[in-house]
This record gives sequence, C-alpha cells and structure tokens, in this order.
Amino acid sequence: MADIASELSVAFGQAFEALGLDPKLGAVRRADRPDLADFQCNGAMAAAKQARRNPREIATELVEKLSDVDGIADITVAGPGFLNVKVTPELLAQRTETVRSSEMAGADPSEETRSIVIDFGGPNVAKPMHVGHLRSAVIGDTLKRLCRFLGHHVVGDAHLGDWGLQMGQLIVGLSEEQPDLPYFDAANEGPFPATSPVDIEDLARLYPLASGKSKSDEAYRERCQKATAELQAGRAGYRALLKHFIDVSVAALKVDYDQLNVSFDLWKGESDADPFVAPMIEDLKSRGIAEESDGAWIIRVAREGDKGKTEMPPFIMVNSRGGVGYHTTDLATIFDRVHNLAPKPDLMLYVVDQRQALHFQQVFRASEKAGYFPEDGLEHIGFGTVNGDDGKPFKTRDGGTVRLSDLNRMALEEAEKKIATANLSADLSADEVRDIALKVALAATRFSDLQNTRTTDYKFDLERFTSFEGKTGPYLLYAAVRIKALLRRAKAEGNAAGDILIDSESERALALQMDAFNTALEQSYAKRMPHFLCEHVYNLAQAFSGFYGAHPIAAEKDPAKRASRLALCEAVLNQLETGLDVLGIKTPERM
RNA sequence: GGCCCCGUAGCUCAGCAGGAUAGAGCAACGGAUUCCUAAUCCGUAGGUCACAGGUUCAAAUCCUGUCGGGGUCACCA
Repeated sequence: MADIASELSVAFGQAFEALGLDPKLGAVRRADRPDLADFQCNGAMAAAKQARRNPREIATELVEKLSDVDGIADITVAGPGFLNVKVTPELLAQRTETVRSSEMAGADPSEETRSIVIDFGGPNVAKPMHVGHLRSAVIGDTLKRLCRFLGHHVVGDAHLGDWGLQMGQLIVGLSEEQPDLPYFDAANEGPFPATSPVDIEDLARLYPLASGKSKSDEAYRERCQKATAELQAGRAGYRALLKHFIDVSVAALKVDYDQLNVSFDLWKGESDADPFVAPMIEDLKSRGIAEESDGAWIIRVAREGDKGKTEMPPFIMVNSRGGVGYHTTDLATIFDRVHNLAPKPDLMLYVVDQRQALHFQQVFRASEKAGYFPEDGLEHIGFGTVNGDDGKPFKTRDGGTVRLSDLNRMALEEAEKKIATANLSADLSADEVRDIALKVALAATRFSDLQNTRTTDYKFDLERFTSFEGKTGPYLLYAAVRIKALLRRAKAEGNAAGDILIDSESERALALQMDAFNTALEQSYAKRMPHFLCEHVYNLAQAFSGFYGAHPIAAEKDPAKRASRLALCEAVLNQLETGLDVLGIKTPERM
C-alpha cells in the first residue's frame, strides 16, 4: 500500500484532470502548517496562473470533487488557494498497521530494478585513512544499502589506490632500508617468499618518508617514477611486493571499516585495471579517438556548449614519459566492469570528493566518446570536504589530520564512559558493555557524517562526533531501546499489541510521520543524498519521544488503548530499525 | 583570470523542482523524575535568510550583478 500522500496525490491529480487541468498539479504533501491540516496541495494556484482563472474558484471546485474521497475527513480552501486536508483516524490507523506489519516498514520497492556499481571508499595502499575518508566510506556504504533496500542489484567496489607514484615511492623507500631483499633483483623472476617483508607499521613509516623525500629530492623522485614505470611494465619483483603491500593494507583497512560497519563486495584496485589498459590504448589509438599532443596521448573532451573562455583540458591517456595515470585506469575499469560483471551494470556511481569533479567529467566524456559506457549512466556522487577550524580542507600529507582509527577509538571511549555513568543495571557482562559501546559509537559516527547534506563542506568537530545528546545517532538508538524495553515489559505481563486507534495529537503526529518514510527514501535515492533519510528517522524518534512522554503505554490501564499503543510502538520500532539499518546503524537491546 | 560550490539564530547545520508564522541541535534561561530508561520531555529568548536589482499574486528558494569564503584549472592520485 502506498503512503497516504501518494494516494492523495493520485486522487487530486484525477480531480485536476477532470477540470481540464494538469494532473501533476495535484501533488499532495505533508502540511507545513500542522495546526491547520495534515496534508496540503498548492496546485490550484499554479493552475490558476496557467488557466488565467481565479485560484480560489478552482480550489473550490476541486473541494467539491474531493470531499467524498475515502479517508478525507475535511478539505478546505485557505488563503490565496491552498487546499488543506485532514484525514480520518481510521486511515491513519490502517496505514500505521501497514508500517507495523510490512517487511519494508511502509516503504515500497523501486518500480524498476537496476544493476548498480558503487565505487566508494577509495583508500590508498600504505596510507592510513583520515577523517576525510569517512565521508566516502559512510555515504557510499549507505547508498549501497539504500539501493539494495529498494530492490536494486548493487556491487560495492573499494577501488584501492594502488597503482600510482606512491607505489614507486614505497618500493624505493623499502629498497633503501632493506636492499638485499630478493624483490630488488631485476633478474629475479620469482618465485618470491610467501610471507610479507613489511607489516602495516613499516608501510606507515615508509610512505611519508619516501613521499617527503620525493618532493624535495629530484633524483629520488626520478627513481620513484622509474620504479613506478617498471612496476607497471610488469617487473616480477615489484609486482610481488605490490601484492604484499596490498594484502597488508587491506587487512588494516578492514579494521577501520568494520568499526564503521562499512563493507565492500569487491576489493579491486587501480592495478586490477592494468590488463585492460594496453588493449584499450591500442583500441583508442587505432580508432582515432586518442591523438598525440606534446609527446602525450590524449583524448579531447571539450565540447561546443561548454561554458567559459578556456577549453576543458584533455583527458591524458598516456603521459609524455609513457606512463598512465588514474584517468586511464578509471577508463579501463569502466571497460572491465562492462565486460566482466554480471549482471551488466547500467549505472555506476563514484562516491568521491567533490574536488574530483573535473576528473570525472573528463573520464565520463572519454567513456562516451570511446563508446564504452554511456555518459548518462556514470555519476560522480561528489561530497563536500571535511574542513578544519580555518575553513579549509584537511590536508592529506601535512600534520594536523585526525586519523580515522583515532576517531573510531575516541568515539568508542566516550561511549564506554557514558555507559559507565548511565544507570544501566550492573548485571551486564563486559562483552555486553563492549557490544553496546560499539553500537553507540557506530551510531554517533555514522549519523554525524550522514546528516550533513552530501554536497556541502562541513567543519570537523570532534565533540559533535562523540556527543550522544540531541540530534545524534545515539538519540535514535535511545528511542528504539525504550520501545524494546516497553515491549519486553508488556510481554512479561502477558499483554499484546492489538487494533490501532489514533485518538490523540501525539499519536496522530506519530502516524503522519511514519507515513513520510517512503518519501524520504525516494528523495534519498533520487538525489543520492542520505541526509533526507537521517532527517526522517530523527523526526520519527522525536515524534515517538513526544508520544512516549504524553501517554502511558505498557503501563496503560485500559486494555484497548494499551494494545493500540503497543502496536503503535511496534510500528515505530519496525520503521526505526529498518531506517537505521539502511543507514548502517545497529540497534542494541538496551543502553 | 575561466569554471564549480558556499554565505540562513551566538555556534554547527536543515529548508531552496517558489507558497501560509524560515526550522533543528548545541550554547543561554525557566520548568518536569513517588509513574514504562532524564542519552528524555515541555517552555522562553534568539534571524534586515551576505548585499543590490529583477521575474511573480507570492522569493531564503528562480535570474542578473556586487562583496566575502572555499575548491579547481593536461602528463601526482
């Protein structure tokens, strides 16, 4: 069953049509004046403009057609031509029962099923993640969950940064520390030792060292570039090393991602695109799509209608030293996905920093031009930067960044502290406390990030990430936990949920809020913006808190009211947990 | 300089496919616990929606310009 707003929109659309007006004008939404109505429709005013008629007159005619519609208790014209609708308690009760009992808690699956690749996370080998990596991880993972929830087929790919100059830097860095390792003998074709010559601490030490030296020392940089080129050309020792670097890094990355409840279906990296690079280059050269310019091979992607006086820079397929960068591996990755994934993707989302916008525009245009995958199936889901107090993005290499692992640890510590001071019965085991703390920390961290509009920058505030009061993840958990406690008590007392009766203001508000779930999901999906869902879930928790404060529930004496309120609680819990699950947040039993 | 994003309450942010009285959280102030978890709830105070024009019955929302902040602009990723 569709939500009330949608059903009313259909009825209103028909009424508009019956008057010879555009049915789209019948869009009905939640009223922004809850004192006056439950739902409103503003279409009469727009219709008046189109038809050059008096808006109130049109509105009045619509009222006549609509007043008999099932579920509408009252419909009136207000102001210049607003249509205000109040619905019956019976309709709200019926709708709430659907929320309570349906698998999707009142939401509907998407009408068409798509095959979607979501490229997110984008961690680099050897570089510990910092708070800037939180966004891609959490937004990407949430979009993955959202798409799946709506019925789409989704593949999440971490797309490791494992193929650039940084690899050459690591190789050179390691060769200076341990020059006698077999990997550095160019004549050695393998096999090489199975155990890794480095652990994550080694990588964390080597990378900044080599990266720094590469900046200041030109000869050193050239060695790194050479090593990178040799790696890419297939030098056996270097390839073997790369494998170790990746394995060691992935194991470390998984620790951070696990704590954020972020997971991937594929741990592919730029290096996995390598087998497709050479044939692709040949293909693009032979078809004249790539051309030579200043010693490099490029694809021109500027177009006629482009804004500005300066042309969009070309896509660099092969640089003048014969190397390839991430433009090329990204394009080859598209090629790989189109040919090797089943089902074949029809949409690819790239959850990457907004600053990469130009890069993706170039890659997408190149893909279109090459005929590999249509441009309109490629979307850069850019997000704003995480800024410091100075309003500027955290720098990756300079000091002053907060590591993601540190953020995770601090959130967990705060959660443990809070549990210690909360009046939880002391009968919880250490494992239970740990489990609750992890869930609270997870909720706090994910929600703090996800509630921000995807595209805007936000200032990193540690307090906000480790705060559990107000508009936070733990607030949502608290609402769910309270409901669970109520239901436990009711069960213990032998009381069950029953028929839903909506007869108080707070129950009404709660029912109306639950009706908005589907719209929130649709908005989040359509705009690829999880914050709409965050907003909904938060409003739901607030509406529940209001209801909780206004009525006894498990303690209610009247059996019919008690049964109804318990059912209402079950509906809220179902939708709350469902929504939280899409956001990647886990709910404890108590906290 | 070209292009992109942003400027809303003391702070952090929603709202922007135009609509009625611009909303949350934090911070401030005042209340609520013999009663289902106070990580909660109720209330008060706080805003020329950067500025100036324009379109419209109606603009925080759309258009133009100005100012301020950030990002980005072929061979690093």
